[in-house]
Amino acid sequence: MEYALIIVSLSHSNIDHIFHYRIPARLRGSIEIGMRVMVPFGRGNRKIEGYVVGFSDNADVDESLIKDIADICESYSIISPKRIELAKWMQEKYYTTLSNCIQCIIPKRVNEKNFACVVLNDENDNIEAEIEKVMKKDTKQRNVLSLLLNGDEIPVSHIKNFLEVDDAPITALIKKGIIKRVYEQVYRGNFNTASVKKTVPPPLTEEQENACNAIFNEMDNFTGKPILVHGVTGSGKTEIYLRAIEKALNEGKSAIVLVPEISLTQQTVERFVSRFGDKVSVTHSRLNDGERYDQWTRARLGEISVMIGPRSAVFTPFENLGIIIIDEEHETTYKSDQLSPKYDAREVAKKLSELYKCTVVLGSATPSVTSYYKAEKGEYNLCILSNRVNHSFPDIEIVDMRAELAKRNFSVFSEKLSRAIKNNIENKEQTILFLNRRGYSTFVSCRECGYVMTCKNCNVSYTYHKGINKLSCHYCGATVNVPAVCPSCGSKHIKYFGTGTEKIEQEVNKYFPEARVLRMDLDTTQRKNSHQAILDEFRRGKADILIGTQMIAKGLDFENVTLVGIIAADLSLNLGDYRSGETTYQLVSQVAGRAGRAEKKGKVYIQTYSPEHYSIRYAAKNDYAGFYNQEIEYRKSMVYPPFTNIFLIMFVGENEGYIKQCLSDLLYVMKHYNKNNMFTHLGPSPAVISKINNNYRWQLIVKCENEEKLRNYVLFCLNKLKQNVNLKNISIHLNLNPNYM
DNA sequence: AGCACGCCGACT
DNA sequence: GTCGGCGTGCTC
Repeated sequence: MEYALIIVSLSHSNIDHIFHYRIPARLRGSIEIGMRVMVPFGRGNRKIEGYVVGFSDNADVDESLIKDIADICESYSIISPKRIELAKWMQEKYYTTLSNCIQCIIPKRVNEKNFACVVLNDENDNIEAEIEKVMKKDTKQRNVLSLLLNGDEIPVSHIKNFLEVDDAPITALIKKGIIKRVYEQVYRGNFNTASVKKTVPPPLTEEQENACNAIFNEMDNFTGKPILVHGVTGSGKTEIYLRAIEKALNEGKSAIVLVPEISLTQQTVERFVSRFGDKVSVTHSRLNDGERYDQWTRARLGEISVMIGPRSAVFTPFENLGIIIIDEEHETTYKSDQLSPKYDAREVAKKLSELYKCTVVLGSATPSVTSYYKAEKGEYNLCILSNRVNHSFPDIEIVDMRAELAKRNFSVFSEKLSRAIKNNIENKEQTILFLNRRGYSTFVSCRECGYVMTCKNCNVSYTYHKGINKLSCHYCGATVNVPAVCPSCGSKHIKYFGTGTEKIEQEVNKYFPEARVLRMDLDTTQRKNSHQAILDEFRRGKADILIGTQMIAKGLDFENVTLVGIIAADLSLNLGDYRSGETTYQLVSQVAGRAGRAEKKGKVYIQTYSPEHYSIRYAAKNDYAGFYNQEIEYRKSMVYPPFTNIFLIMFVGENEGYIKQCLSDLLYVMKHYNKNNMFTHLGPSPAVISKINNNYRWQLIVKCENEEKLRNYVLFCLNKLKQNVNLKNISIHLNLNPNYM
C-alpha cells in the first residue's frame, strides 16, 4: 500500500496510463480508491487533478521519480470501484482515454460549494478586533484571512493550493473563532414533488401482467438478459415500468429511467412522482452544472432512489442499482455522437447490469431493428403488448400527393386533409400537423443559374426563416441577410424551395383563418420553459392546431386531438442512410399515435409521394412485424447492421488536401493488412457535412461482422499510419455504428 | 495536454 | 552576446 495508482485528469493518449504517487503521512489512512486528489505533475510540478484507481506496494519506475500526493479534493470517494471498472470498459469500447471516461461518469464540474469551505464567522461579536490582531503580523494566517475578508465562502482546498499552506493556519483561525467551516448543501433544480397528488396503481391487463412477471422473474433470478417490451402506443408500458420500480424500491434498491430528452415533459415526470413522491429526481439538459451535481449527490447519499433523465442519467451513482429502464429504446439520442466518449447508453446499461446484477428493460412501440433482431436471436427476452388500454387505434389513411398534383392541387394540404381540418375546427376538436423540418424554405436557389445559397463555413444549404427574414445555417447557426441578387450570376430571380414548419403555419393561416395556431419547433422553444408553455396552452384548448417537428411526435397525450396530418412522410426516406426506412416507420407510427388517445376515435392522414413504400404502408397498418420482416431482409441482403458493424473513421482539419492524403494512406495500410478480405472499405469520401466552421471533414468506412476484430484492425492500422505520417494537425474521430454517416 | 529544454537565426 | 521562435520529448 505504499503507492497510490493515479489517473491524471488530462486526456491525451501519451499519458493515458497509471502514475504512481506516494501518500504523505498526513493523508495516510484517509485516501480511498475513487477519490479525487491534487498531484504535482510534469517538470514544473503544476498541480493537476487525479483519480485514485488503486494501490500498489511496488512501482515499475525509479523510486526517485515518484512524488507525493498534494491533497485530497473531497473526504469521500467520488467514483466507486465498480464504476472505475465501467470506465475501463468504456475506454476500450469507445477508443478514448480513461481520464475522459472517468470525467464522463462523474458530474461535469464539482460545484465549489460542495467542497469543505471556510467563511468569516458572523456569529463572533468581537470579530473586528480579532481580525485586526491577526492582520498586524505578516504570517500565513494573515494571508489566509485576507482572502476571506470580503465575506466570500472559499473552498479549503483552493486556499491551500493558492497560498501553498497546509491545514495549520486555517485551523488556527477556526480555533480563534474568526472563520468557520461550512458544509451546508443547498440543493437546486429539483422537481417540486409537493404539488403532485399520490395515485393508486390501476389494475393491470393480462398483457401487462405477463410483461411484469417476465421482468419480476429476471429481477429475482438474474440472467443478464435485457427485456425488450414491445408495446404499441397507449398499451400501458409506463405502468409496467412503475411496477418494476416499485419492486426494486421494496427490495431496497434504486432505479434509473432513461427517456429521450424530447419526451421529458412535466406529464412524464408527474407519473413517476405521483407514485414514488420525493424519492424521484430528474435531470435534463436545462440544469446547470451545479444543479446536476446536486442531483448526483442526492443519489450518491441515497436521498433519492429513482432518477429520470436523458442519456447521461445512466451514470447516476446508485450503488444499490436494481433496474435500468430505457424508454423509447430505438431513439438515436441514446448514442452520444458528438463528444468523446461516444458511448451508447443502452450498451452502458448492459455493462452496468453485469457489474451490479441489475435488470435492464428496453421499451418501445417501434423497437430498433437491431434490438428486435437480438430478441429474435434470444439475446433479449421479448414481451409484447398489442392492445391499447383504454381506446382503439386511429384510422390511418395514406394520401398519394402525386394524385393531388395531377388534380392541380399545389397546396401543401391534400383535399382530404384540408376537409378534415375544416371539420375538426367546426367540431371544436384539436389537430396536430407534423413536418420534420423547421424554417420556411429548406433551400434558396437562383432560377437563372441554379446557384444554391450555401453556408461557406459548413457547405450546407441555408434555410430561409421568414419570421426574421434571414437565411440560417442549421449546422453552425449563422444567419445572413437574404441576397437581393444571385451572388453567382447577379440575377434577381431568387426562388425559395421546400417547405418547413414556418411555411405550414402561414398556409394554415391562409386556408383556415378562423383557426388558432401554435407552432412548436427549435425556433419557438429557445427560451426556458417555452416548450412546456406551448404544450400547456394546447392542452388547455387555447389553440385548434399544433404544428411541429419531431418535438411533438413523442409521448404527448392530448385527449381532444382527433386528427393528425403528416404533411410529408417521405422526408426521412430520402436521407441516404441505410436506416431511413426504419426512421420513417418509427416517426410515422409515433406521430399517428398522437391521435385518439381518449374515447374519441382518431383519424390520421399520411401525405406522401411514395405511397407504395413498405415503411409507410406497414406504419399505416400498424404492423411492426410486417415492417420488421421486410427491413431485416433488406439489411441482410445489403450486409448492413445488425449483420455487420460499421466503423466510421473521420479526419478533421483545416488542410483539406492533407486530410485526404492521410486518409488515402490509411486505406493503403488497411488494404495491406486485410489478409482474408474480412474487412470491407468505403471511401475516403467527404463526410455528409463536408466542412464545419472551416474544418474539412473526410471519412473512411470499414465494415466487419465481428466487432472485436474490427476494432483491433482499425486501431492497429491507425498506429501503423502514425508511425509513418505526421497526424498532428488532424483530429481523428472514431465511431462504431454511428447515428449518422 | 502543457511545459521545459534546446537548437537556430536576428537583434540591442 | 542574448532574446525568442518553434520542434522534440517527457510527465509517476
